[in-house]
Amino acid sequence: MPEHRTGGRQLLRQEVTEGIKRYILENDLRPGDPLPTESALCEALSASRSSVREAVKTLHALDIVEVRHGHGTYVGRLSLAALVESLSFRGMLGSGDDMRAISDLVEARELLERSMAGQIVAGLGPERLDAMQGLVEVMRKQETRGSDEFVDADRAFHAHLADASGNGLIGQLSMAFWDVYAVVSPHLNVISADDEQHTIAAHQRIVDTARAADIAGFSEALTEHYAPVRRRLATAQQHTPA
Amino acid sequence: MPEHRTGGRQLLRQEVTEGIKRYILENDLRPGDPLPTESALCEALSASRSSVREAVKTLHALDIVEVRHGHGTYVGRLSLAALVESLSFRGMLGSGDDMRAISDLVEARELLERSMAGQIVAGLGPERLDAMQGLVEVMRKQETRGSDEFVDADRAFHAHLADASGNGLIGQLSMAFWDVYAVVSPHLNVISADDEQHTIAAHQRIVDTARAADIAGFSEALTEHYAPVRRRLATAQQHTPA
DNA sequence: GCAAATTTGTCCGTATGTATC
DNA sequence: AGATACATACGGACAAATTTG
Repeated sequence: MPEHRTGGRQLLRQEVTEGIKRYILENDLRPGDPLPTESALCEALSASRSSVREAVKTLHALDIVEVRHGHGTYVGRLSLAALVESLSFRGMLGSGDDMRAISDLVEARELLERSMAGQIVAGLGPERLDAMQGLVEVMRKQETRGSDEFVDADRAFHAHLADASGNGLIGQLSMAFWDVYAVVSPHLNVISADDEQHTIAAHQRIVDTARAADIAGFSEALTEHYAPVRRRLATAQQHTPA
Repeated sequence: MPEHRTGGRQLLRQEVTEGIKRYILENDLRPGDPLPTESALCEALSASRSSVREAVKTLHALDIVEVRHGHGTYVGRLSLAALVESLSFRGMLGSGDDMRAISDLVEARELLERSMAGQIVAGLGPERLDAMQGLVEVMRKQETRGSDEFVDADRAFHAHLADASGNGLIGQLSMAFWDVYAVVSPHLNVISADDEQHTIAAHQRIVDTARAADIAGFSEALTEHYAPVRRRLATAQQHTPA
């Protein structure tokens, strides 16, 4: 017959969650460091395996904890994966009638990159610029519409911008938005016009202006880059008012 | 004797998680709408209570699902609560040696508000400005250092700015960062100098410049508002290099 | 390559706390 | 107050994945 808590008023699962977080903080663990096994956590926190597992799943969703089947539990990478999941679902839920969620997302992405223009241009060294130029070549080489290599190159390109911003959080936010858009955009009822050529040209201009340390031009190139996306979202918004 | 899946290779819990999300999407449910009971989900997704519960806990961490004990399960509010949790823990973990995480956070917060200065000033109507002025009065009235009313007023003040930005995502991001800073800052080894007077003056200037539709002054007022925070973080960074 | 040990994944049955009617 | 419906929690058993000898 289970005892069940009589003194603890807070939900036990919540206490276990806090207990695991406290364990990481008090032992100053870092991403990748191993955590006690489920059984050990059950004993240490005096909870059943179910409660511990549910707490671990909560922390896993936040990327505070990482679980490897048959191996163990470890400190997570503390990424913004939860934000991507959350915003992606929000975008999917709202993509039917209104796409304000996506519009806001694209606007936020452009704003982050544009407002960091100065730091990004300053932080882009020659080697990074060469790598970005190489990515533009990759995009040019691919004639295939909607190829995986094309989108991969696009993501890598913007990852360079994010890294060069000098602010890790802003860079991760920017890339999180990229990931959300990649998940949601295929489900939108927007005509994916063949503006890959436009995208390539915009990316080329971004590289050129950055190499010339032309911050104003860099900023304009970003605006030009996002213009077709915003235009498509705006027209789609009007076509489905109800 | 449990059958266990033989065909499905993906983790069952993951499939259940996707199944619940798909249920919400296909039925076009909105925040607050009820979901099937755990037992019903078990049957519909052919999984045990354990798997369903762990999946629900994952979705609860992302605020995709909300659970009321003894009542039922509902669609969540899709807030950025997960981001706040994630960033708060990141800040707590790094607050010891380096506080780059917090510095980046404060910088991001200032950047969001400053880069939306134009839209915010345009979106702040007279009624909203009066409410903000009232909040400044509240801060003035409170002599108590570190009073709850003071911080509540500060949060409400910035919530007005966030709402006026016109971009829901950016506003929620800004407030999420506020919440993270409120959680982490008490654990920092920074001397919380008595700059409440400075904060009040800065907020007053924000209201005044907004009322005068002085965007440049508004932007400067924001810089002035965040200056002492950045200064304290910078000095604390130097005092604990190792 | 095999087998044992370790660890997480899944299932079941049962008892308890909570909210509604 | 009683009845019902639901989430919370416990404990044990077996399955699957990974590492190690």
